[in-house]
Amino acid sequence: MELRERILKAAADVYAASGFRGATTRRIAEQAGVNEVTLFRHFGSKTRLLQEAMSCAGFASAHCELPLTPVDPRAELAEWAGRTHADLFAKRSLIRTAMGEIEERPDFLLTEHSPPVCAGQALHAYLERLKTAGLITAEADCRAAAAMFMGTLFADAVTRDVLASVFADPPETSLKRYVDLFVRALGVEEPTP
Amino acid sequence: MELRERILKAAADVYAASGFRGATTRRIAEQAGVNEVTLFRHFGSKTRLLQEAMSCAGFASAHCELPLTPVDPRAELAEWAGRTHADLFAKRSLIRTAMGEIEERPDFLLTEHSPPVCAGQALHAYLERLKTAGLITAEADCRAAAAMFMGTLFADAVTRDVLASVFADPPETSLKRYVDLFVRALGVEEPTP
DNA sequence: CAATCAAGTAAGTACCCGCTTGCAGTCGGG
DNA sequence: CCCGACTGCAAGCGGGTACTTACTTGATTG
Repeated sequence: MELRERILKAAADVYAASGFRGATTRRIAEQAGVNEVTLFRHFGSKTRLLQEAMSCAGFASAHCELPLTPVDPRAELAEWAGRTHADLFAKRSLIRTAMGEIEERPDFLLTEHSPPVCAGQALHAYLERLKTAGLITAEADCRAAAAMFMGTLFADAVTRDVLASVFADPPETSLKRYVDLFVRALGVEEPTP
Repeated sequence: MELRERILKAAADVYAASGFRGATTRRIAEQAGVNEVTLFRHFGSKTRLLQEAMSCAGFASAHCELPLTPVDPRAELAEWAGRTHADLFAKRSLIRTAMGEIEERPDFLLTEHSPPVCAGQALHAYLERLKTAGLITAEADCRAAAAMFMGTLFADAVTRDVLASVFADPPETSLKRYVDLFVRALGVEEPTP
């Protein structure tokens, strides 16, 4: 059972690095340390191998929960943003490659269950809870706010390592400032300590 | 002189649709309506053709200016956001494909002069002007704010057409709400009408 | 009119691709 | 002990790739 997982991991890695066309069966086999023929005996074709690799390795949803009963929006958002950003950043190569090929191979990725989408939904639901709890201003549009903050985290995680000039600050500093701005945009009432 | 531009345009289109490996010289020639040999006579190799195509077609900087002497931040930001988003959205295929291959071919794209980076720099400079003019709160970090708003526009433009469930509102509506949130995050003093 | 030059055409080279086949080794279980 | 399942190995198939060569065509220009 270990060999099969090694192949899937290798397939996902090679795909993330080089895309569908660049992920040749020879390279995947070499990366996994197995013979090329073994790939076809296990998965039938390159397409099915990569499909299975994508659904298993990394493109499934992640730990993106936010408190059901909000107490301290700033702290909760900061903690969630840190987790979400770290998750996206770890998967940045796969996300970038998949995004680049989504038009050519739309059936290949289940975008609706991808990490950014799931995280965005969790954030949207949390913001609605904040609004009904009266913890943020009634003027804010929760859907747009979720798209905005999610877009911020997404763009940061996916471009930070290739746009050194843009992201001079370390991630923690940037995230803290994003949260500061976002909290002000939402009109959060700070809890009295 | 028309033929050369037709080839470059075709090369950029095929690249945007299918990436470097998918942009075969046969497909580019067919798309341009010329013979395959003509490509090599004009550009020497596929790599040089695509390099030239990228530096010319679309990946150069765009019209991203913001007023030098700010008067009405909300209106100016809204107008700029509309232009910037439209530009990014028009180039979304190219941007996605280029981003997906940036690790594999880092020298291929001049990311530092790409449209999102230029727009972000323009926004950052404008926010600094707003702060020195006292039109926004002194608490806001201009660099982080620029990254945040730019990330919002970028993520929206690049994922809107492939994540239908996330972006239910039309672009104009979303953009207006992004600006509303951003203006509140900056603590903009609204000009009295 | 003759010379030139850009473009098309046809064929071919050497290589890489996904995928298949046949065979040899190797292991655990009846 | 032998059987069957699994893996590695070597070779090969048809097709696509970037790129080259040699020759033809047609318009421009001196």
